Amino acid sequence: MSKNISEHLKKNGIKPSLQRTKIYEYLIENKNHPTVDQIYNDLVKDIPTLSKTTVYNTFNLFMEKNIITIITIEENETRYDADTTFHGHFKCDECGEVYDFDIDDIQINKDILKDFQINERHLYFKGKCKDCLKK
Amino acid sequence: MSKNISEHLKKNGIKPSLQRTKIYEYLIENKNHPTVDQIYNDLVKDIPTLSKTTVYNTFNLFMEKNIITIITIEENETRYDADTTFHGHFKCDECGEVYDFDIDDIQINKDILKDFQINERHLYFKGKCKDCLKK
DNA sequence: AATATTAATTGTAATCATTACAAATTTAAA
DNA sequence: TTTAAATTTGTAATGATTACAATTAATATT
Ligand SMILES: [Mn+2]
Ligand SMILES: [Mn+2]
Ligand SMILES: [Zn+2]
Ligand SMILES: [Zn+2]
Repeated sequence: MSKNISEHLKKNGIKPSLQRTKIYEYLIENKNHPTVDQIYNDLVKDIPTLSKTTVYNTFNLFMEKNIITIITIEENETRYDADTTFHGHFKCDECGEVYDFDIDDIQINKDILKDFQINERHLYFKGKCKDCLKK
Repeated sequence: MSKNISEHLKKNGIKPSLQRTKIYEYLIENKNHPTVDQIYNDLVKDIPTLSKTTVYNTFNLFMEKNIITIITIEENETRYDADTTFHGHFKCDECGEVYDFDIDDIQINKDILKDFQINERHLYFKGKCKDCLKK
């Protein structure tokens, strides 16, 4: 498991240090789109010397190397996702959970973006999740 | 023109002060999705006493009353839009311009969001605009 | 292996957008 | 006009992110 992660980092030009490996592993295993604080607070239990700066540095490096994507649903909270395939996010206003969903197709008016080069696409919804609606 | 704006604010339960009217008018006339700084710097020419806090307060009020939407494409820059109909945004990495585009249809896997209540939908693209590609 | 070089991590301070808050001003009510 | 309520303003506080220099770890050279 950890072997795969090292290999994947190497393949993308990232030297797999302990911190980088653990951070990436966390993203792969917990598909909950964590914030820097969440991941720091969880990983510092494993790596007591961990610095929040390292988490920021590592995310910025992962972004440069395009192995993660950034999720900016709320103005004040940045989340990260190891799933770089195109998919949508639903954030529940009540519990704060961020769910993934599959996108089959998006049809837009091509006239406006004719001759534009599209590099990234992001789709997200907000509302109340099933569990929170039950209450 | 300004009459329409006052009426529209009143209709949505907002007392149309000078500041609020000018800010909303700006959003209507300049469809460039301004940041707080942009709008403050432009409007302070007209209203020399204007405070940036007022711009923040006003946007928050407009948000509560649902007459504007917030655009969070970049982590560090919040933009605002007086067009509350569902439409997409394209941000050019090069010049920073934010373009609108029409969305005809979005097809998603309904299984996952079954029984979820969707209140907001946001779609944005990033890349290079036609003008910047020419260079 | 020991030493020198380079890269990664860490802690602290700086930055910047946004909010909190209280004082000043404006508007509406009595 | 006097009083009360709402709005605006300026300044201070907050919080997330970055800058930067020092420390530690990894790699290369002798
Ligand atoms: Mn995701
Ligand atoms: Mn728009
Ligand atoms: Zn929920
Ligand atoms: Zn451009």
